[in-house]
Amino acid sequence: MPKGIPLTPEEQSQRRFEIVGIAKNIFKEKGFQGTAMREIAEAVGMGKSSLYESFKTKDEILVFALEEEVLQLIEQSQGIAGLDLPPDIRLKQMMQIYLKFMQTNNTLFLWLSVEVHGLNAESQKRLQEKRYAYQDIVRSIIEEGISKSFFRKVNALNAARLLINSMLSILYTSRPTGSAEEMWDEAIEIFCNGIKM
Amino acid sequence: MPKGIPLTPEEQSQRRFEIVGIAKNIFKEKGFQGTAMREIAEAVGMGKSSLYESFKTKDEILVFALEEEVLQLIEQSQGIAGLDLPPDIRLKQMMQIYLKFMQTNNTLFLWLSVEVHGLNAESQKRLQEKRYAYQDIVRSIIEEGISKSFFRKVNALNAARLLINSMLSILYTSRPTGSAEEMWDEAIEIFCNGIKM
Amino acid sequence: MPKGIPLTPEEQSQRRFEIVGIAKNIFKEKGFQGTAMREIAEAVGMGKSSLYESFKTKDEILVFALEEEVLQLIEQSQGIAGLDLPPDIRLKQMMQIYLKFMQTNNTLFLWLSVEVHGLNAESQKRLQEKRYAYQDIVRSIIEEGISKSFFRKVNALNAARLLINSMLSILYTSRPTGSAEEMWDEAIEIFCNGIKM
Amino acid sequence: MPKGIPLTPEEQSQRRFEIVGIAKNIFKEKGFQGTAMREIAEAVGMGKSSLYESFKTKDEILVFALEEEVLQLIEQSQGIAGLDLPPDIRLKQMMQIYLKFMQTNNTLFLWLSVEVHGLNAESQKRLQEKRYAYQDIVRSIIEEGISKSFFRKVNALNAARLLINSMLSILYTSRPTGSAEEMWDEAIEIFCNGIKM
DNA sequence: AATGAATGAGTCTTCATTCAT
DNA sequence: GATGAATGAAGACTCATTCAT
Repeated sequence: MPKGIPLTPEEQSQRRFEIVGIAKNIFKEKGFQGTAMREIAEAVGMGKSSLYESFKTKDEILVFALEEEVLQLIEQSQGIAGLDLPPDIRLKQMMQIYLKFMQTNNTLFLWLSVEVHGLNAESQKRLQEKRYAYQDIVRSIIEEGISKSFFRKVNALNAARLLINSMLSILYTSRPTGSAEEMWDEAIEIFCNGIKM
Repeated sequence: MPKGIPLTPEEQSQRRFEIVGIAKNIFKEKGFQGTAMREIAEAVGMGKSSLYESFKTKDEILVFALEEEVLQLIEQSQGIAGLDLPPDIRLKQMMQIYLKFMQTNNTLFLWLSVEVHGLNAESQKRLQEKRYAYQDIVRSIIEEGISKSFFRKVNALNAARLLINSMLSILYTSRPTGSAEEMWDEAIEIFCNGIKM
Repeated sequence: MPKGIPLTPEEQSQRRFEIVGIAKNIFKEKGFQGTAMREIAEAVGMGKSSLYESFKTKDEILVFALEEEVLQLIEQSQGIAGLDLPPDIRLKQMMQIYLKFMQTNNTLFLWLSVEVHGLNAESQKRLQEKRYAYQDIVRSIIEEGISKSFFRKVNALNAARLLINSMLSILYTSRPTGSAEEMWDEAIEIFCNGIKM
Repeated sequence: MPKGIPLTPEEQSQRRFEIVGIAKNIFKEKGFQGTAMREIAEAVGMGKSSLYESFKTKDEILVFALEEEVLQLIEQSQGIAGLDLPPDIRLKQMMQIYLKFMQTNNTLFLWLSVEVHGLNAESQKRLQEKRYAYQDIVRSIIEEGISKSFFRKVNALNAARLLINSMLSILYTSRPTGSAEEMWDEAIEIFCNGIKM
């Protein structure tokens, strides 16, 4: 609000989070394309063009929003990865976290898959890196399981992707066969059974 | 092209396919929202407004495109479902077909599950029905396998969705671990192993 | 319907009436601008471009429709003008006819006043002539009344226009104070009283 | 013109008047439907989309234009209604004002009664209220005249409408019988004579 | 003679972004 | 630093009219 006083980097950063936090909610409701900068500005309570101080572009807001989510997911997942538990248990816990994230952000990730094509190459690349990072955490558990002869020798990355995508079938169905937890339970069970030694 | 002669239903239909065939390619590249009617018209080689003779609405083009694909998929899948082969073999063949379809239509299918938001309710319902129909074919095989004690007792619909979605992980990865066939092979193997008796 | 056989002038004329008869009804409902040539063609049961055989332009249909109505009105009014009755009685009868015409064509005439501005000069002129012709009939009665000392010496054309326009207030009100007949009764009474000797 | 400074309500209002002032002239020439937003923008000297800052909709421009006029008319008429003069004199003065307004706004007022069809219900209602308000002022004078035995016992609202509409005949004739004032003089005289005791 | 396919110009409206204050 | 006014480019869709059969 004060004019003429430069924002410290911390303030800048904080503001980005503030904006993104609000923008995410609007995106969830209306989709990325369906959300106007004006709406975001109003919701945040600042001028339209001040947004451009924090984000050079509308795209950047989406990218940042998604990154933020994925980073949190990665952080939590890394915590689980480091626990002293059998690989299959860690996998299950990890997927529980994952499911919770997806449920929270529900449509946000859905929109991502749609609108990502319209983003510029650089943004796409940044998001991809995060996605890879997450996949790699899951992969590392599977690899560990393989090396400890918990799991059969499968391609760990391929399996990780398989597992991650399996969760989607639980989230986006309009014809559920039970609670998300029940479906999740069965899905993970099939997967683990499938790669079990 | 002839001017005052009514198009026969066949010609009408043929033209719809022609338009959709071209539109699909543009959609794949730019997304549905990112594609302007003008672009489609130009690509097809007709006037903007002539499109509207064949499709009352932009939405209709997408719906038709998706329906067309899914209907073909359903048809071919039903053929396989009726074969006299063990359930797991039929499942594998079915997924092979599915994968081929996905490869041909690339991002288009992704939208089936996704860009569909934003279409009017009726279009959504029509597409959903097709999706259900396809899921049900896969489900029926799994159910059959369960009743013949090939497979464990799992929720067949849940498992079917799981399997179908697993294929996505093969298609949309930008970090493949082998040829699509190799990834597919492993995915289906994990799944079948996972539900095997 | 038969192809290649020239239409006789009578047939041509008859078709114009047929088209206009139907078009008028659509105009009444949707206004002139709101009516598409396609609609008219469909309602008449002929091809869009065949309309252009009978009317070179959409405008012409409106002009013809209005002319037709006014000509009928003129004809009937002339009949009354020639009767052997006191001028005020004839005036009253004439206005009764007028009111009936307006009621029948309701919005048609209303639209005229609006859309007439978009018509080309020639069409406007043609309609104007008819309007003048009608005004002159009413005027002649008033003049006669003046010369026979039924009425005071007023400008007859001015008075005629006044009377004619008075009827509008009855037709287009959304806050009627009684039946159209009652309002008409009072209006004409005020007018006649106003010009009475 | 200054870029980042919010327009004060006064400026906002002033701009609306500026736009409407120009738009009215174009409307008069080409009609409402016949006028494109682009034309208005160009005439005002601003970008097409800037219009939408002042008016959310094309309709709103027309409604505002009409309301503005009628409100002024009402205000001035109320002034006259409150004068200490015989009812017929006030009626005459009121009609003089009315005529002047009509002359200034020419076809615009015609639309008030007419082009209004096609506007959304709410706009129609707003305009109708204003029209009623004006009619009621005229009516109240007539009622007063009746109660003071200046006028015969007629339906005051009906008579008011009659009088108001009579003025139209003066304005929209293309075959005048004298100056507007002369025609007006005769019209009002006939009317007053018509309802005189 | 009859017709419908074809179309280009035009409609209102939206929005990310810039820029002058 | 902050802001909102300004805007051009775009988007889906409509329609009177023409023209080749």
